[in-house]
Amino acid sequence: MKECAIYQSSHIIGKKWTIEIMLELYKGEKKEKRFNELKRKLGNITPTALSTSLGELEQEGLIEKRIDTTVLPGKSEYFLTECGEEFMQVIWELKKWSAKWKFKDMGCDEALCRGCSM
Amino acid sequence: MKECAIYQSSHIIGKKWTIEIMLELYKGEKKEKRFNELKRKLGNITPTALSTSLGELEQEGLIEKRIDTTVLPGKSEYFLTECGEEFMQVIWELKKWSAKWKFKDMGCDEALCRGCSM
DNA sequence: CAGGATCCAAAAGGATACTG
DNA sequence: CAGTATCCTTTTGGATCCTG
Repeated sequence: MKECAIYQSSHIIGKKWTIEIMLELYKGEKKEKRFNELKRKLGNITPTALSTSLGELEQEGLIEKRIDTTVLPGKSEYFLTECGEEFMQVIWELKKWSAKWKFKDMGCDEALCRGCSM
Repeated sequence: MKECAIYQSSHIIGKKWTIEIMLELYKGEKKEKRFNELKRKLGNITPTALSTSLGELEQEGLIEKRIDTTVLPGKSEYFLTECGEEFMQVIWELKKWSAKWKFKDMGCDEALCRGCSM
């Protein structure tokens, strides 16, 4: 049972900051986001926590980092990979379930999307 | 963002034992499973861990416990609620994603279902 | 049989300060 | 700007033993 595909991935979604970072990277027109931009948006995440989490997500292949070394100080940019984009399906499914069972089908703007504009 | 439905539920799926217990309860004809039956199937889970996890899942409404007090020692039985059954959709979605991106679409019997007979 | 109590080791999470 | 390094507190997980 432990060799089943699901055990390779279940730890990702439950990890602290994973969902928030993924949602943040998913949002908006501009796909690339900067380190401090994410930090600001995520409220009071410490740089350590953000750095760690971004590193893990990169390891898992969900996001990618691109560093522009032609400028100083070097700009780093993070964005979802295709793998990461498809991972959002899992998040939506969880969200759907949550809205139904935890919020009793309040409706999207009341429950699904309240405050996170999605 | 923190008020969004998804944050009420993301911790559940990532928790240790959640997926394994849910899969175990989902399997087979007989829906009700006993404490020691689960313990056996889950390998070397300690009674403490199993008890804790079952308690949390019950709190979340995913499973239910029924105790038959007419016999001694009292038989306890666990089974998925409707809410729990629907939660499986999230697990399948995660599994699908994992099979595709972590196992490169090996196919169900090779990746999705290897060892867990699902 | 179905757990509860206790104790311990390990890991996660956070605060603060510092650097190329 | 984009992180590291260090330290500390809290949480989690597991082992072992006990009981109605």
